[in-house]
Amino acid sequence: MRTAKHKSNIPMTRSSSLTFSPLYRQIKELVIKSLEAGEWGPGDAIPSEAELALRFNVSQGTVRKAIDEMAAENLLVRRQGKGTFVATHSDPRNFFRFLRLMPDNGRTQQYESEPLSCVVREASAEVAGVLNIKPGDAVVAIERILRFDGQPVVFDEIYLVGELFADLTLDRLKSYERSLYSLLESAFGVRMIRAEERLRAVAANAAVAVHLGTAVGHPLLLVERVAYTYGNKPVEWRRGYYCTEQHHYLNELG
Amino acid sequence: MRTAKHKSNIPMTRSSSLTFSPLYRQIKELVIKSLEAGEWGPGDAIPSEAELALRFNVSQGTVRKAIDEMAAENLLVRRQGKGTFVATHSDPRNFFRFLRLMPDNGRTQQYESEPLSCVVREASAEVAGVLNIKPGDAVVAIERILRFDGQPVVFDEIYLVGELFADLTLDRLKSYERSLYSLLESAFGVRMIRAEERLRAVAANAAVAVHLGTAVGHPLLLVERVAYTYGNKPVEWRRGYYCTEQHHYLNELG
DNA sequence: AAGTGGTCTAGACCACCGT
DNA sequence: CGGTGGTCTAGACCACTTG
Repeated sequence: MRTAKHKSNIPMTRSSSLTFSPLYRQIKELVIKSLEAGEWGPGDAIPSEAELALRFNVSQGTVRKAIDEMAAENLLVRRQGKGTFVATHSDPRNFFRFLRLMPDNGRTQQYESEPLSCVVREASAEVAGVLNIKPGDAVVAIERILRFDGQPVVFDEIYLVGELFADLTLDRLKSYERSLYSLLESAFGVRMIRAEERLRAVAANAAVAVHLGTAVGHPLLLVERVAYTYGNKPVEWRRGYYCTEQHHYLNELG
Repeated sequence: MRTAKHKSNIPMTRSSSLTFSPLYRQIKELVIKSLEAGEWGPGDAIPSEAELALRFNVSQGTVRKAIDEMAAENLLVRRQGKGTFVATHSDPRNFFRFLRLMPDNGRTQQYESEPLSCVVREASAEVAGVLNIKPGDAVVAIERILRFDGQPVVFDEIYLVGELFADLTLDRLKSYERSLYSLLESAFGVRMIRAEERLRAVAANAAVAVHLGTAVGHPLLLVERVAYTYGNKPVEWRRGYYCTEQHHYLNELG
């Protein structure tokens, strides 16, 4: 047994008001560090609250508050009686968290992804700026179509940081059953935490019109997304063209 | 002093698993009832945690958890050392909570609202369905333009439940300095709690093109919104046409 | 029955705000 | 200084899941 003078392993710098952060937030950061390090993989159970309280030498209530915040941020999932689990993009509950497209009439619909290409390329200045890398650095460029009920509805151009995903191939995309983020998380250990989307209305150009089977000039919803992993590190930029004839982008304003 | 057998005023039906709701959630509902009843108006301070704990005969921690949830839902705002306050649309922090339009380059920009018309009308079947009223019931129909830096960027058609807002006039809209929701909350006591937006890309028709100064057929972002007040009651439906030449709709995916 | 998360309490103390 | 929200603790008990 350790004989500590202080109750907690963590120095309590309560008075230094500039960098003060409460105990539960320090615990949270430690747990996030463990997630980043892969101590527990997606879908795994993390140690119980009591066990974490012992490990960090704090009360269970403090651990609880840390986990509360992480559950609210979709990093962890609580299941009463079972434990607390690392969130995963394989979970069906997360399928529509990053794809807000819904059919105008009727229920949540399944879609099929059709990857068209997947090549390593040098980052343009624009892509590099968004992904916080240098122009000319490697990026993985993907083109794909999403079909709802057989009809093409979305055309995506996706750019992934090359350093992390260089081994990705078209075959691998085609043979994978689940979502792209699910693949990136399970095959590359990189989990998408949050994203920003910027939406505009544009007219279809010739290339996109062919992919979506619409007329050139047809109004399309342009959705540009930057996705971030732990530590607010941008790892994906994508540009999606949504045909909103029979679908719409649904957003909840809390 | 009351001499209660039970610790709390509220019956603890912990075993009836069908309708079980924890104490803090029951407290939360009571506080929401007080908000609906107008016991404390927008911007007012509600009683302290200790006072509420006394009133409801529960511990401060339980009150705290109830208020935590309400703060997370933007119903209340906590301010350390000062108290807990009823959220208000007059608060600048809420200006961009319901208008997600941002200029492409540069910082959050002020906009001016130009109301064009405000008339009481019979609800169409479409509007009535969304607002959960009967076709033919009264609605207040508003048209307006939002200008950023003098340029028209948004054209809105707004429909409000007539029962609540029948006294609204064009003059009142024109003379009011702040946001529409701010007016509805202060003048009619109806607070918008949350909203759903459905986004599509459409081609500008002649009427809208004139208002926005664009060509007919120009791609526009169509934003349809249903806004709800307490108890998930829909009270507003609006259809906004956004010109996204120099602006975009920003959405955070948590 | 044992182990997990979920609720509730009582009390101590800290950080912040106003007077 | 007193009052407010914010943090932390220790312990009790409840609800859910699994064996």
